[in-house]
Parts: sequence; C-alpha cells; structure tokens
Amino acid sequence: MTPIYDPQGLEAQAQAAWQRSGAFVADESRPGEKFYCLSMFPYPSGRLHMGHVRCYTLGDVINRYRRLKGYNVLHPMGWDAFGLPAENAAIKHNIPPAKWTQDNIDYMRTQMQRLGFGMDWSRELATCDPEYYRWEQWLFLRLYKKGLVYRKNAIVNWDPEDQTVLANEQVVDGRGWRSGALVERREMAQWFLKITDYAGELLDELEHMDGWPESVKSMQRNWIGRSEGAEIDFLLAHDPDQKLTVFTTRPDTLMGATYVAVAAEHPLALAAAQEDAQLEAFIERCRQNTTAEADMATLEKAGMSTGLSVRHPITNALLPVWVANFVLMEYGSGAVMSVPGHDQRDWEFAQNYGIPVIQVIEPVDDSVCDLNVAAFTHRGRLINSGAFNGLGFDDAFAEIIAALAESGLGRHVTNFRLRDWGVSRQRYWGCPIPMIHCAECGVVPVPEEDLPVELPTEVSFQGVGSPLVSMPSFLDVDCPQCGAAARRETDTFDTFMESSWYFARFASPDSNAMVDERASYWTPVDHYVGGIEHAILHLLYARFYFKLMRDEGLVKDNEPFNRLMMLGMVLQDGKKMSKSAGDAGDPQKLLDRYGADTVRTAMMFAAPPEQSFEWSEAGLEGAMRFLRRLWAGVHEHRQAMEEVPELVKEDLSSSAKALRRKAYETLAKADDDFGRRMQFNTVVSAVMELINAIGRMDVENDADRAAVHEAWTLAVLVISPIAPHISHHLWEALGQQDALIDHPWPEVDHSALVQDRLTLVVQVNGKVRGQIEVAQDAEQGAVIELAKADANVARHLEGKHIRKEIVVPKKLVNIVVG
RNA sequence: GCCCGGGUGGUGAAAUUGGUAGACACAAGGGACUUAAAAUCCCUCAGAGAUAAUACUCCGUGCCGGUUCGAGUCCGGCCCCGGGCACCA
Repeated sequence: MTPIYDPQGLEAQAQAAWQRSGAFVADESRPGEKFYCLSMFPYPSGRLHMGHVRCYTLGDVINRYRRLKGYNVLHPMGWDAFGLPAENAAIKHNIPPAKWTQDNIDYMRTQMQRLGFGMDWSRELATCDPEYYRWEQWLFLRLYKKGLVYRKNAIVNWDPEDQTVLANEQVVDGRGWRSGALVERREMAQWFLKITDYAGELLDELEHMDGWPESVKSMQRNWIGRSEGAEIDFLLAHDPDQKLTVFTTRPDTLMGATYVAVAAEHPLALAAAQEDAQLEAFIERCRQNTTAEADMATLEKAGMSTGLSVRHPITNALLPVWVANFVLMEYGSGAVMSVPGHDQRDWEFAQNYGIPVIQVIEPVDDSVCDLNVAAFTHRGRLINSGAFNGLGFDDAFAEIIAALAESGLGRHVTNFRLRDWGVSRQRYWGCPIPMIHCAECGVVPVPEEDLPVELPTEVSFQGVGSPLVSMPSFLDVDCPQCGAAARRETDTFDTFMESSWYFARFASPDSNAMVDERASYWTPVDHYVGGIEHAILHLLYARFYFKLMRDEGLVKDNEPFNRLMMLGMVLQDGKKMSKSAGDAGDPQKLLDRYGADTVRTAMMFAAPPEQSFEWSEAGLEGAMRFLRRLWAGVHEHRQAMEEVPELVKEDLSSSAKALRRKAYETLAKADDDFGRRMQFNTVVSAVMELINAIGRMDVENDADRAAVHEAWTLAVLVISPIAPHISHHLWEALGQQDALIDHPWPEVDHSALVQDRLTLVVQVNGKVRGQIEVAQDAEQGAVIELAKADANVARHLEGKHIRKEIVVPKKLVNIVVG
C-alpha cells in the first residue's frame, strides 16, 4: 500500500529534521567556497503576501541548489522594521508602533518557517533594534567628521491642516490623504549624505557588473545621469556684482539664448516677488504642487517674468529673467538658459509667452529645421553666432567655453542628475539622527560613547505628528560641548539607511562593532533576489553605503551584490500587491489546504522570475497533482521489488536507454536553469516530462528496473530545491542513506546522452515540408540527398530550380528554390 | 513627461546563440473505472480549409514596415499594459 501524501505531517517532520541537524545555520569554518544567498528582507506589514512567497521561494531554491553543489551557503533573514505603516497603525488602532511591528514579525516568521525556507534564523535581525541602528548612528557620525554629511534646506510636502510633512504616497491629487487640505511645498532644514561625491564611481563600476541585468544598470546609469556641459554666469543687469549661474549641455547654442528661467524657489525669484504681487501669487501657485518629479514633468508649462534682466556673457545683450514652473530647484543651480530655437521645452515656453526664437544651428545632414513647427534639437553647424559661425558641435562646445573662461564667466563642468541623499524624515518610527541642537554651539554631534540614541518606544500619538517633538524625556539633553540645556534632533533617518547595510550585519550579527572580519568573508552577496521596484533607489543607496563602509575599512570589496535577480511583480487586479490590499495575497489558507511544497511548486511553475504576473490559485491543483504523482510513483516503484538491481549499461533495452537519456537531459537542464539561466518554471516542466516518461516505461526486467530507479532518484533530487519536504521523504523511500540536503549534486553521465540517430526538419523556402532521420555523424551531402528523397519535400521541389541548400547541423535542412 | 520592462491558444506559459511556434500545465469537452461522487487513468484541444486519413494546404506570436534562405527572437515606427521617478518599501 502506498502511504497517502499528507503534506502537513510530512512537512513538519522534514522541517524538524533540518532543525535538529542545524542544516541551515551558517558557519564560516565549513568547507566549500562561500556563497551568500540573499533575498531582500521584508517590511513587517502583517502577513506575507504572494509577492513575498515568490521572492523567498526563489531565494530558497538558489540556496538549496548551491548547497547541493557543495558551497558553504549563508541564507539569512530579517526585518526592515522601521517605516510609515507602523505609525499609521498606531494612529488608527492606538497600538504603539514597536508592539505592532513585533507582532507582525512574529507572525510572518511563523509563516516563513511553515514554507520551509532554509534560512539561518540565528542571524535574524530587526532594524528597529537599538543594537542594529546604533551602528548606523555611529557611521553617520564618522561620515559627519569626514564632511560627507551636511545640512541644507530642502522641499517637502506640507499639510497645512495636520501641520505635518507628507510622503509622496500620502498626497492624493494634490491633497493630504487624511486632512484633504491642499498640500504646499515648504522648505525645511534637512540632513544630507554626499552621494554625489561617489557619483562617478557608482556610474563607472556599472561597466564591470556582469552579474546585473542590463536593464537595471541602464536605469541606474540614467538615474545618475552624467552629462558634460558648461556652467555659465549671467551677470544681473541692475547689479553686476551678482550673477545667475546656469548649467547647460549645449553651450554651442549660447548665442541663441533669448531668456533665462529660474525655479519658483530660486532666491532671485523670491526677491523679485517681494515687490511684485502678481509674481508672488504665481510663485504661490507653483508651491501648490507636490515634490514628485512625475507631477512636475506633466505640468502645463507656465511662467512669469520677474522684470529683472541679465547680461548675455558674450554679446552683453539684455535677457529677461522668467520664473518657470518646470525648472527644478534641486537640479543644477535651479536656473537654466533658454534657447527656444534648439530646445523643445524652451520653444514651447517661448511660443506661449511670445519670446523671440533665434536659429543658431543649421542641419548638416538631411534633417529638417523649421522653427515655426518645432525646435531643432540635433547637433549641427553654427550660424548667427558671430565669431563662432561655421563651427561644428565639438569645436563650438570647446571654443565657446574657452571664450567664457577668458572672461571668467563660464567653465566646463561634468554634471550629474543624481542629487545628494536627503536622509531626514520628520517621523517618529525611525532611527534617531544622533545630533543635538545647542543655542550656543549650534549643531553638535552626539558623542560616540553616548550611542545609541534610543528611540523611546512608550509613546502615545496625540495627532499625526511625531510624538518625539513633544517628549521632554527625549528632547532635553545637555550640550556635550558647553553643558548648557540643549535639544535633541527629532528627525529620524530615511528607512533606506537601514536597508543599505543589513546584508553586511547578517554576516556578523552579534559583533560589538558595526561589522567584523566575518563580513569580509561573506560579502559581497553572491546572489541577491528582489523585486524590480527596487532597481534604482534601494540598490543605488546600498551600493553607495557599501563604498562608505569600504572607505571606513569595514569591508574590502567595491560592490555589495555580485549577481542580481530582479523579480517581476506579483500583481493583484493589475497592480503591485500592497499592504493595504488585504488578505487576498495571504498564503495562509493555501498552506493549510495544500502544504508548502505545493504552494512553492505552483509559484515557481507560474512564470519565469523576471516576469510580472497576475496571481491566480488556478495552478495549485495542478501542482498538487504533480507532487502526488511523484509520491505515488516512487512508492509504487519501491514496493515492486525487494532490492534495487544494479544498473548494467550493456543490458539496457532501447526504451531503458531512452529513459536514461531523458533523466540525464533533465539533470543537465536543471543544472543550467538553476545555475546559469535562473529560470525555474522550466525545471518543473522538465521534471514533469521525466516522470511522464517514467510512467510510460514498461518495466520488464531488472535492467529496466535499475534505469527507472535512477530516473526517480534524479527526479527527486532535481525537484528538491523547489519542493524540499516531499523530496526529503522520497529520498529515504528510495533507500538513500544520507539526507537529501547533504547529498552532492550528481555529475551528468555523458554516455547516457549519446544518440546515434537524429531527426532533422526539412524546409523548402523556409517552410517545413518533412522530417528525416539521419545518423548522428551523417555527412552533409548524404543529409541533403535524404532530404530531397522525402516524398512531400520532393513534391515541393518538382520543376523548381534549386538555388541554395542550407544545412544547420543537428537541426534542419532548408532548400531554397526559385 | 522621462527612464526600464512586457504583449505568444480559452488561461499560465515554452521555444537558451536567428532554425519544427504553442513543450509542460490549467480550464473545458469526451471516455474508462464507480451504485454514485471524489480521486485516478485515457483521448481531443490556436484558427481556417480539405480529406478515407493523424496525408496535406493556408494562416497565425499586440499593430505597420524592414533585414534574412529562415524572425516570437534582430532593426525602424506605433498602440496598449506594468515598474520607477528621489518621503511607500
């Protein structure tokens, strides 16, 4: 009798066995090349959703596969525990964020363990733990001393009714989500990290990062946005001691500049507005936009003259200064020179406001230039540019900059789109920024020995603002410099700070330094799995942070992640699963009904990793059926004999040989898919094909039995990273002595793959007209003759002139006729 | 708006370097087993035409065009969907 497949019981047993042997507790002293396998740690939002299940199953498949391949694997897990939802829950349900977060962690850990992920839980960390974030504060202070930290004003979304700063996602159609009040842009002093100091390295390293998808490198390249251009100074007409500096990538078009535009927050605009009520009103309107770049970019272009003028740095002509809603204060110097003839945005603006358009570039190829229709933005030859007429782009670029340099009004610069990283958040549930404000001494860093600055967890939310602001026990502190009464910084860090180095802490989780030499052993991460939504921000900040740590001597490599696997989204109603989407994505009821192996297999089978797909439970029945067939097949096979006969290759029937070939083809394909291609749905298909082939096999003698045994053994081994629990039991059922997870991944028996006859496709003019069977080593001429002899092929060749014969070895023959 | 992806049967998908489009599944329909149901097993399954036939023919990978003996795959243009756009994580 075949025992029934009872996933709940079997899975608990298998997990207990792994637990007992400490199978997934990583140890630096174990033999084998180290392999750091990491999936992006989750925000503890409450319960897992199918997006998590996908990400962590993929990570676990890699983990288990590498283990079978003999690597010393680290596969840790932790919690990105600071963040906005905990505060929202606190306000809504009156639960302290710390408790809410801890409850969620406990529940989600249980779910992960139920899924059978082979993780090293001894290294678990939560970023809200002072023993974690103290090192973040420590590094921040080191960076402050190095001059990599500074404070400046930056624009935030301000909800005037709730008197609080809003995240972009809390702004809905320009209004605060809670209050419904129109959101204003407001300037506030904020802490910044000088990521721009590393812009060049962050960009250049991308060239060597072969383990990253091209798409992600391309996104990061564009985000960093290196551009060569010029900084040009325009002196103010009414006060030549003051200058307005702009950045342009097209200094060759300088002679066509007809106005200068500044951002609404630009000091010049603000100064002009003091004497101009209309301008003030316009700037006020510009303020009623969110800080989101997408909103800025889709705005109807609008502007207003400041009434001020500047001098053209070469012609000395007067150019008007406009305020424009599309100029970003954060980018460059918050001012642009406008050349409507050769920049489409400037052209549209000039059309709207009747500003003159001057052509200074003419085409040098057959491209069309009609400035009545659109700007001409191609590079070309200069006209209407005085001494520079006739120059091409490169010469004009160099000579105009040289001319400006001579008068001290311009210089060549390399500019980056990347802006410094604003790390201040006016929120409670985050890592306190270790700074003190003293009336006498100004900003004073917290002394290292006073770290960590602990976030008080006993808090009550009165309104929506940060409780820290009204907590004397937190706020009041003596100035470390002068001893006078001072006030703590109440801003907390951006949560990207925590997620920028957690992978290094996993390597030395109990260290009494930020990290220790174990971090140098495990990092860089060899395989990093995570959602494509993190392609820019998280991955760029983490790369930056790793370089900061390197420059502090904490780690030795330049880059933190060797190989990156970017997952598509698991969608729900066509959108990414979110914390607010409720239980629809919760795997719990599926785990209860089908067990972990079925959920894992169905998820892996559903789509290749990089593809987004709409989650559906339709595949679960099929996955369960597949595992049951595997279960029953192995047990029936094992019960049909006392002893497993030895495999004697010479005794194999042709069908047994075919089965062996299929089995080893499956092994080779799985190795390639797990290791190189990182595509796992095809591994599931391949094993399905293999067990279908075993099922079709008529077992007549011991040689057949031995081949079938080998095939079952390989099927169980190959599927084990995906469905580890059932595989654990079937491995025992097959009579194996060792535990499956400790078994080495087998070598392919190449002799089993040899085929003496091959089937080739025959095409006539690219259309399939027949198939022929040829010897493995058949000569080209013979293959063509055989192809022509096929009845249907011959019919299509009849009366036609053969112009070309193409033979693709082992694949096809194409005969081209006229 | 800008950057990055994706679009293949009723559905999820496969086709790895330009070489048989739809493997493997799901759903559906038909059949076997059963008193019955579930489970299991077998068959059919892109569309159209034609046939005694599973021979055969045409058509087909979002749309339009191109390169090639040959295009789902490469190139140009477009449409739609998804992700990111610096305070969701």
